[in-house]
Amino acid sequence: MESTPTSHPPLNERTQHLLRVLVERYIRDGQPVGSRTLARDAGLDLSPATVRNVMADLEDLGYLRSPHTSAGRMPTARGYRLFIDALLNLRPLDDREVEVLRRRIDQPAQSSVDLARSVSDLLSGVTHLVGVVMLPRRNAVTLRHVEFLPLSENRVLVILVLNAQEVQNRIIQVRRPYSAMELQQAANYLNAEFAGKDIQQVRETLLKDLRDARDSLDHLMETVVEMAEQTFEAQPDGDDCVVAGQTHLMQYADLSDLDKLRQLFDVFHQKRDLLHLFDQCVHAHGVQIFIGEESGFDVLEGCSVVTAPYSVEGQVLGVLGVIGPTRMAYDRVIPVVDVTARLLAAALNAKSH
Amino acid sequence: MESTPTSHPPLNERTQHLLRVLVERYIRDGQPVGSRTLARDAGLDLSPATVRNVMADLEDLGYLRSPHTSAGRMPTARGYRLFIDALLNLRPLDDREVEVLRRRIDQPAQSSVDLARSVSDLLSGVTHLVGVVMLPRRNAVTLRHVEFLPLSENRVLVILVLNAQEVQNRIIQVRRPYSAMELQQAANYLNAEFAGKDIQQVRETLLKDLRDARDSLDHLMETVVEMAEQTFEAQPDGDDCVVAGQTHLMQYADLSDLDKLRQLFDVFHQKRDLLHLFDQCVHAHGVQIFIGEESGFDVLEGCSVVTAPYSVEGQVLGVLGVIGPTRMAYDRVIPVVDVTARLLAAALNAKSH
DNA sequence: GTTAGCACTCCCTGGCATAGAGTGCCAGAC
DNA sequence: GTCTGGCACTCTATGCCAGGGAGTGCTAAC
Repeated sequence: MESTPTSHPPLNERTQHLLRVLVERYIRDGQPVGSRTLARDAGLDLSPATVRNVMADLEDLGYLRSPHTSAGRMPTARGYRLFIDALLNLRPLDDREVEVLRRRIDQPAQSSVDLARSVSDLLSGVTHLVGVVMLPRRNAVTLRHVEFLPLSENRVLVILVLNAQEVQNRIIQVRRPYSAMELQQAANYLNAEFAGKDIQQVRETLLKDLRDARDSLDHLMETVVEMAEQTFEAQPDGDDCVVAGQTHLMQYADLSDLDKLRQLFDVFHQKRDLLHLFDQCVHAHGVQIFIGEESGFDVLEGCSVVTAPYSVEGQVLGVLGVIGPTRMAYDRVIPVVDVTARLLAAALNAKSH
Repeated sequence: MESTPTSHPPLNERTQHLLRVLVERYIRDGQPVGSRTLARDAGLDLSPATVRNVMADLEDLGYLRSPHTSAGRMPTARGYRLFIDALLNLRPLDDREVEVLRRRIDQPAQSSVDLARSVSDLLSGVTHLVGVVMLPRRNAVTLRHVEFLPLSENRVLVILVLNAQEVQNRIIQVRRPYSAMELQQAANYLNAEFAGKDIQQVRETLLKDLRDARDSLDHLMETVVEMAEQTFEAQPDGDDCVVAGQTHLMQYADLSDLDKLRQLFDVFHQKRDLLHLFDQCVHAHGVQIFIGEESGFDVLEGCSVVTAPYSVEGQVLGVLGVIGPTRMAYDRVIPVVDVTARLLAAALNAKSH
């Protein structure tokens, strides 16, 4: 687990304990916690007055705040930070629970998008939060096979098999009609020459070399060039972030402001900002947590984001995580996100062999 | 435009006019309309007292209701029904607007799901309501081309090209490893024999005939059978309903009840109920409207559904529409849904030739 | 048939008092 | 020095009540 470094002055044992209990309590029922309640919950045989003094100190240090004078106290972002970094007792999943997750993740999927969808569904289902899976970044893609099928006069269906199991279809418009035979030959040529190569490389090599030699091309090669140009065009990455379970957010009274909620939903819909946020977590070494404004998005005020990258053979493929109210059950959510990332990595690893 | 037949006693001209103005007003600002306001709006030089009498009659007839004694009146479902069936002045789209829609719809799409997604986005964008597009029902599917690619030991990628432009990928597990050559031959055989046939037929013919003759099969045919069995298995229809713009619902104060909203979102997410509802509209002859409870779903209380089927060459392919608060701007929404259905039909028609 | 007038109902708002929860601080106990 | 009980204080939430506003229904007159 990795966290934004934040300096915390040393707190004595008792103060830490009280902070922990307060945060736990607040996470449980969302109400500001008063000194009497905390004194009872803490199990320390302290009077409310004593607890009040401690709470006042914690407020001075910026860990707690009061919505108004005569209310109890609740954690600030800084308070959550300390809680998570130093006070949290994780409740790791037991074997049975891991097994359930593994089964769901190991189910065969048609494409990485399907897989991502299924995993984000899983995340949101288990945590009752919003699940997010960012898809493998497509920077190292190996061409496995290419196929052309004539659809009509000048429309050709291109089928690309990439990496272990990713299939892409795309329809391209061509300048003149090609026969099935011509297309077949072009595909054969491309497969023979470039299968197993990195697609970025293919794009460069092929287009440069062949374009330069365009004058001297024979018929086959002309076909190859026209096809390849469009086939290996840099592709817009498209929808590479899958979100699930957004409705869960509606349960939390903290976010009951309709307008705020709408803005959140819009963020999930656009995905652009979300991608940016998750991008930052690609190189984290494990679970990473943003609390409220820490993420840098005003919209996410009152929300926390828990992410973990998943990687195969040391190469980070993507990031997954959940988003929910700041007072989420970190002790469960963190293990779930962590384990899910590992299981997804394992599943992808198995498939690539 | 077609509507559930509802018997309406004849109303005199003036009463109808007042009802219309009242509904229009209520649609505009969502507040119960009082006699004074209505008298002013109607432009009939009537006193509020007279209007009150008319309103009382309309209430007796079940067209209006009052949230409480001293509030104005608002339309009941029955009131909306009459309004839509007999009083509504449609505001048809002008050519420029139609052209904008056409451009969006005619954009090339990779698959029918993509197209549906784009169209429901369009619907929701234009109307500020929730857009829904039900996909073509997959009862008449023509096999165009099939292709097998070996992925690993015993996993084979199947690519099916169906109809004009639909491509399906699927990975199947096979009993023993097949060489690229074997798969190629099997595909060649299937394409030669079955391309252009209905897939349902293919399934039946092929599996029955060949299974019966299993004993006497040569090597090629064994391959064909194993491949075909899994390839042409009856497929789960999957996600055949696309919803967009759900967040729009949050703007309407009528639906500001968080819990109600959540239920609605759940309906959109599950889609099952939605499919059922839209299914009922397949054989309507144009725009069809469900007001509030008319749809038969309690969740849709307070919501109206406006649908239209779209068809190619007389065959209904699917249904599209919008869902929003009962007080939606029917005069605009109905033409939009109608035109969109026609444009989508036209687009599909063009592509199939 | 239409209208003015009037009594009536209901909602909404603001003011006010009260009860409850919680704090801060101080003085005294350990 | 640390902890605690006590106490005054603050702020919220609730209920109650009165007044204003919007709108209705009814009746009697035009």
